[in-house]
Amino acid sequence: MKKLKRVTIYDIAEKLNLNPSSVSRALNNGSNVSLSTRELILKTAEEMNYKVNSIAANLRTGHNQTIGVIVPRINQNFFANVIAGIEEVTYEKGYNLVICQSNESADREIKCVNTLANQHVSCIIISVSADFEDYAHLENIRKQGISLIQFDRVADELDTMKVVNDNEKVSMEAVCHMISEGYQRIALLEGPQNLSIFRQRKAGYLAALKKYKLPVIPELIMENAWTTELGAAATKHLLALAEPPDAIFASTSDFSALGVLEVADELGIQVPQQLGICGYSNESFTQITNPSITTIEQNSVLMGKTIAQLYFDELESGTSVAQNKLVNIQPELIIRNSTLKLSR
Amino acid sequence: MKKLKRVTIYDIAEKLNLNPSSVSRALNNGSNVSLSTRELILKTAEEMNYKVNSIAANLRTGHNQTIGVIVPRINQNFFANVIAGIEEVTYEKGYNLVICQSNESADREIKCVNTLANQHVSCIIISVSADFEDYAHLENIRKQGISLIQFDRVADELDTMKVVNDNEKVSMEAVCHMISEGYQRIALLEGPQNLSIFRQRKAGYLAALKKYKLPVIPELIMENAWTTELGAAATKHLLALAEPPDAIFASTSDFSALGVLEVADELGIQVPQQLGICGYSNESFTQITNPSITTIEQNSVLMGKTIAQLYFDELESGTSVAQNKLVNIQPELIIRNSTLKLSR
DNA sequence: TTGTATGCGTTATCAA
DNA sequence: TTGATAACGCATACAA
Repeated sequence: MKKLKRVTIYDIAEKLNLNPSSVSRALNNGSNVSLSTRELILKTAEEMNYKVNSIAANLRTGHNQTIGVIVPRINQNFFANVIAGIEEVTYEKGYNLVICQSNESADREIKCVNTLANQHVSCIIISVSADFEDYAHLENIRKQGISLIQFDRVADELDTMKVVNDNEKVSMEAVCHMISEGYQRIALLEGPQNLSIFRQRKAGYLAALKKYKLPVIPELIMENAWTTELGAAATKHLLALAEPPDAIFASTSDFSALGVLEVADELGIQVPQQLGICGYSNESFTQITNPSITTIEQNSVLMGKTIAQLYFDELESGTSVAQNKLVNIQPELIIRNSTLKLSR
Repeated sequence: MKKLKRVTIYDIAEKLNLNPSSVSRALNNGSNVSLSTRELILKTAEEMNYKVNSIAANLRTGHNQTIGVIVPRINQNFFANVIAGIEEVTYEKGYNLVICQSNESADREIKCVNTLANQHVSCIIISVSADFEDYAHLENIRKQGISLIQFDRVADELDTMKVVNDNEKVSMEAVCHMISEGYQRIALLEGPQNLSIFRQRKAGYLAALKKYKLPVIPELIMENAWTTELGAAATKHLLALAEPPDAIFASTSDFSALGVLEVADELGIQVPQQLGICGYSNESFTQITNPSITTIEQNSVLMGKTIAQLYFDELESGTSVAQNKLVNIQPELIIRNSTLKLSR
């Protein structure tokens, strides 16, 4: 169908009775070519509507100004923000971004990694899927000379650059805040423990209890309350206990915190007076619920910028600096009404 | 730094005392190669950890299984959803997605178009930037044999495939709904009128007034109320009028509708009894505000899928079918409490 | 400053 | 069924 013949440096050379190599030189660095011919070449290239064929150039030079990004879902606030941050930096550097969704599926993640490897991208930035045990596909990447940067959900055992939130510290801060507001029996909605981010959030929760010498009560720790619905279900269960919690830290997400709030409303339980709630991620809706929800801002755009910057730093430093390097992006506790028991 | 020599079909051929072309055949379609040697080749390729070099393959075949996407911002709900939809389809087809942000800047949009053109992507999917008058950069694309699909914010004058919401129809529906709930003086928060989506929404508003023979009152039509803050400012102005509106259609976004709601709260104005509010986009927060906000669901993921499907349809039909083709994705009016004057 | 020649890794055409 | 070879468009080392 589309057999349009594109303009090449050959065509330009022919038209000007020059050599393709001169055209190439003029178009690129401009070195070793007289000013007059250079201008002539540039002008004719423009006139003939010439566009470089980056594919050919990449094949020749062996490197590809492209970075691959693999995330579970593109249309999730946090990931969309990280990608936007990455893009901001890569754009400045003239790099392109190839985006893939793993859809939380191991199979798909492997396929994504492979296509990116085939494309010979110079770097793969990835937040791993939830259901993973074996990271051979990622080990393999490095053998092919492709940089690898993990973020957010990282596989600790892999020796790569990592950019993460300091989940533990901020989680501890959040729970300490709740304790200092007078909450005594704080429940935890936790995420899949094979992901380090959720292990860290739990660790922060435990550290806070320890600091204040509060007992760890296993029945107050609920697994896998990701969504609004699961958060609601967990809350119903918790509030039906003989000794129900007086606060809930929804460490999985603001969506599950929303589920908590909805159930509290349903049961006529006063928030924050009878039940404190803290979420995670600072979704836009947390500031307009009633009461507004205390949560954690992950600084996701900044995280994206940092990730990209890390790659270019490594690249420009010339040598494979610190393969195993951990960068912490400091998240912030955003205190809102849902945990302000004292002040109300 | 990274001078890893990658395994090529040459290496495989050498090892097996075969010819590179046989290896290529075995690896690709498998035609014209005996089963035994084919299996041998596949096995050794696996063992040697061979990965195709898609760059070389693309250069040779002349086509690139890559689609470029340009949006104003990646981290905006609507666009993130459209991209997710596109990705779902392109992934199935084995195509890659290169993503760029124009950041609402004309300059940047042109640069994005150019890099994608240089990469010889087979298709560019774009939602144009707000501040545009001249579309030469897009005209140019087609001259290079690259398909062009516009979505959402489209340049009418360009003869391309377009996928849009039926903004006018649903806007009319929304305003009719408000009128039938008893609102009489309905204000409009409108977006930049050089973008057709905003012209259409306004047209829907005007059509509804006309249908019910209500007068068009210029002082009730406010320009450029994009954000929560601008929506709030416009609302303050409107409510301070001698004859203030009894409803506001925030056709720009739910964020501006949120601004309206906040000001109403501030001034102690009852929603929906004294003031009706309708937003646009069905952001997740609209269902949990108090009252919940009537809005319009744009079916953005479906839109993304449709766009990608359109490209592959054109591709597979073999011939450049309908260059100028308009597909309407039906948005839906979501009626919530903020406009239910009668029922309350 | 310019031209010549070669190769990047593949696929496609032709011959064996 | 297999092998030899050219070509995709460009960049670069080297020669002129």
